[in-house]
Amino acid sequence: MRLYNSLTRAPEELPPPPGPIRMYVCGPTVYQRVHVGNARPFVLGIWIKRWLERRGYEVKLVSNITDVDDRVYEASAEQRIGSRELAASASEWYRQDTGDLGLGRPDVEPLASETIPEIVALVEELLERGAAYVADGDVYFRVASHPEYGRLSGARLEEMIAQEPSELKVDQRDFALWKAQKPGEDFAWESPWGPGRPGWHIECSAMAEKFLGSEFEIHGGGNDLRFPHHENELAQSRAAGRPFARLWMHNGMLELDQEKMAKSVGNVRTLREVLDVWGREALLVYFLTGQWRKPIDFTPEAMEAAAARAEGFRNVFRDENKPLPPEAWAEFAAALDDDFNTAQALAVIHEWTDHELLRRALDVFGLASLAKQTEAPRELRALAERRERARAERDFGEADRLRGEIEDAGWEVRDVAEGFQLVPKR
RNA sequence: GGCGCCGUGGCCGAGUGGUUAGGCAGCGGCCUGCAAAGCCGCGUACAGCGGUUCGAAUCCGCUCGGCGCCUCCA
Repeated sequence: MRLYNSLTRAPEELPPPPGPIRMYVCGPTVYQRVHVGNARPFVLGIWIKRWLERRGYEVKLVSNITDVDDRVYEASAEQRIGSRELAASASEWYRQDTGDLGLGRPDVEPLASETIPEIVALVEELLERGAAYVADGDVYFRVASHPEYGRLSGARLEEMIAQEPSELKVDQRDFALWKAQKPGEDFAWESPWGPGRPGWHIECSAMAEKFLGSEFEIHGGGNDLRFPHHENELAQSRAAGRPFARLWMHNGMLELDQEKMAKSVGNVRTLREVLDVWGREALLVYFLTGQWRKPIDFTPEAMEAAAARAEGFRNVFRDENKPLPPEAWAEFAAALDDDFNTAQALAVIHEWTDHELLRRALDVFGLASLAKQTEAPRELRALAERRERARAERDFGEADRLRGEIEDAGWEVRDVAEGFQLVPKR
């Protein structure tokens, strides 16, 4: 199994099974409902885990929920509710919406707010090592002290400009590890530097280490996190003497009208909305059709095509099962082993008529549900049987009327060799 | 300006030197009382220019165009 590593900019072979493979995927900052774009790293992380497990690996997947952040305070002030209250309900929305993808949960989903002691300890360690400094209740990471800074994003330190300008910073390129409580912020945690809360990046360093250890195999997240979030995360952990993540996976952005879908751009479709309109299967197939590293356009046409494709798989299970030699699996496996090329894998299984093999392949992506047949209600079966009799008597007017009635109930009649089939209409 | 990614047939999208990718849509046909599903066939694509090569969508160079990051963002 090989995966493209953003840090080395080359595909890399994973250690042989059983690993273990320890994986950390950056989850969202929660202060409103997540959008479809947020679902991509979530889905990708679980898919990779599922595939690696089928390859004989032992995998531990950790995905955080960042429930402490400037934006949480801002949003809570606007909505005139407590920041902790907002964070709690937004976390719950996130769990519900991603839960409805039907892929299960990561092994651990830590909250930043429950990792404060570890965060404080890490910051103290960075201070002891001289990689950070205190300034009026804030703590900043000294970027220039870390020779590897810029390696992940490919940026040169000399060319970098301020991240969040502040008079308290020694160097404007430095970033906050801890922020002192500001007026209007309704909640803060105690720390050796006074009441406050963690900066944006430190929580991931602390949570990854808490649940995976100081060194782990894979770190994932959206491409827009490469800088500054992941660069900063890497710098903090390395400066604190941790080897940290070895392979970085950055998934491509979802685009809407040729532009990245992001809360900051304002062109978002919530996951909830997409799930309600198109359903989880179409969404998952849609993700499958694009290469995980490349951006994909989110359009009704693309979702329609994905839904049609999902229906195509359902039809295979409605047809006769024609077993294939087990070797067919190797071709599917080869596609996924090659940097998780799902578009290629999809092309391979498209030809498959073997129910069991196809179900197994779809199950990797949480799509085994496509193999399930839904039984039509008794009264519709009765109508279909009446239609059969009408057809036998060549009373096609009556037969078509009955078909119309069945269609009005949302089902489609298909005449097959053995009689008829009732299939729910898309 | 810096760093990085990418341009494949109507749309999506595989493919790192020579053989039909695949899907969706469309058209023709088989099947059907008519349909649906399925099956068969069709469209002869690789941004442009130049180079390397017996041979390039695939390698090199240039040009044009798009996108991301460099500030919050999955």
